[in-house]
Amino acid sequence: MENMSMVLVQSPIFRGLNMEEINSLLEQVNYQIKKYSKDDLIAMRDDECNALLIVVEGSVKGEMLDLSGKVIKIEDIEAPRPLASAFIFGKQNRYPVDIIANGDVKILKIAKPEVLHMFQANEQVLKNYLNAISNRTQFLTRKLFFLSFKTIREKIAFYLSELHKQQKSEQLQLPLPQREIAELFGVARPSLARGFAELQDMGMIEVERKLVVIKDKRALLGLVNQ
Amino acid sequence: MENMSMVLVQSPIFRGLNMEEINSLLEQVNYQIKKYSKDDLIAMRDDECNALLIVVEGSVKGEMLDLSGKVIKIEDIEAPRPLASAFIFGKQNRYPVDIIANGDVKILKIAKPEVLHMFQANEQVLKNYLNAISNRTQFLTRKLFFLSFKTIREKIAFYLSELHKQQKSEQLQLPLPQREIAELFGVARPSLARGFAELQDMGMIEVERKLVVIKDKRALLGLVNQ
DNA sequence: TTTATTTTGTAACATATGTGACAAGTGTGA
DNA sequence: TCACACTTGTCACATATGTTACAAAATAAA
Repeated sequence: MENMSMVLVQSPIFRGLNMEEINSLLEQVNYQIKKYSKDDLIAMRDDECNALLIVVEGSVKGEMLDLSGKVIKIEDIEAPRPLASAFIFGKQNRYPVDIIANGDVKILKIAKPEVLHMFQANEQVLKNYLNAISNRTQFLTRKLFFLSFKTIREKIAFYLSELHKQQKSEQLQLPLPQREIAELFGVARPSLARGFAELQDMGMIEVERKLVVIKDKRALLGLVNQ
Repeated sequence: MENMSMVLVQSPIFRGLNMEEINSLLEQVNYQIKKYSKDDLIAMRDDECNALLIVVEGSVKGEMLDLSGKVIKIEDIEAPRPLASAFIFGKQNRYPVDIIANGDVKILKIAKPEVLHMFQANEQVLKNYLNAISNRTQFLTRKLFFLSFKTIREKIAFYLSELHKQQKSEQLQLPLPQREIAELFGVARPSLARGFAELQDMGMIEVERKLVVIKDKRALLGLVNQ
């Protein structure tokens, strides 16, 4: 038990609370601890989702969305993260995906009315939850924005412009190998390489392995903004 | 003033409250009413977003996401809907888009700490907000799910399977002309027609203008589930 | 009915991307 | 040092989709 609040301190939902506060909160609400073994089905796609689930031990996998929008891909959710937080509320509160245990897993389950009670009892928990779900929305919005770029060249231009903001230099260091960037983009690796080569031919960038130099920032950004 | 609570009764955020309750809530918090004229810029992309904005009169436009993932398209937000609710909280609370007045507009502005105060004061408002933001997430998740279908045939298969759920028949009536479906999918209209023709050649469906008959449901759903 | 407009089917062709393969370059550990 | 694995650049070819165009069918308007 004390063990659990130790884990929950790390959870996005309970961030900023100390162990005492967490314990006192948990005393006020009804909750369950559920145990699963490897490959157990924790929740099925289209199951109703009436409770907040937080992985307190082990990890689970569910299909989630990667940057390329491939939904089939699996995302691991490890302790102490919450599951599908956006789907407790909302009209159609059903899981969008299957959730499966990666190994031995313990899950903290708090029913929806109890969650609301927690929100009223502790503003920090409410704030944390709002942050979590808002971040998710922003994440999805960004994914969709990214997917709105139709061609590989546009995707590269956007990606480089983001790197440019971060690294504040015309000389960009690619943080990932092409293979992973291609996966991120949801395109084939040789196609990505071709895209880089084309942008180079157009005089917008110069590429040398992981080093990319922006030669014509205006033209590059032009690709992104339309 | 009483006028405003009359409008707000209709707002997703204040749904389920009567005018008295709304007025009493508004007395407890600080808020502002801001007025704008046609084409005024209400919020700029990347502006910080520290307040809940609710359109109480008129309508505004902002770029939002359509089913095809095209972000450039404009969505109108009319009274009494809230603006960019997901972006008040979250790490990077900046507007994802420009927001522009369509005409004379009045906007109710409640600062973030005041919003939290409202949530604590009235559980219904909190529930409403959670619902609104959760619905948004689900909307985006569905969009992304749709975009995860790479080929036009897969998109059609998914679209038809949704229609099949709704219409509960093997004989489907397309509710939109091809042109609009193509726009929805983000593909060219002749390409969509070709997609239908290919599915017909494969023996999965039979198409006759707006009437689509499912001939091989198993195969059709097979396209969707992988 | 006649006329105009929209919708649909289809074609030829251009372009973008995927696929599979291979070689050269780079880094790592034995 | 060598051997191995990984990364990158590049190619030829297949496939998917966009573009443009046109005609037939359906629908709406006169």
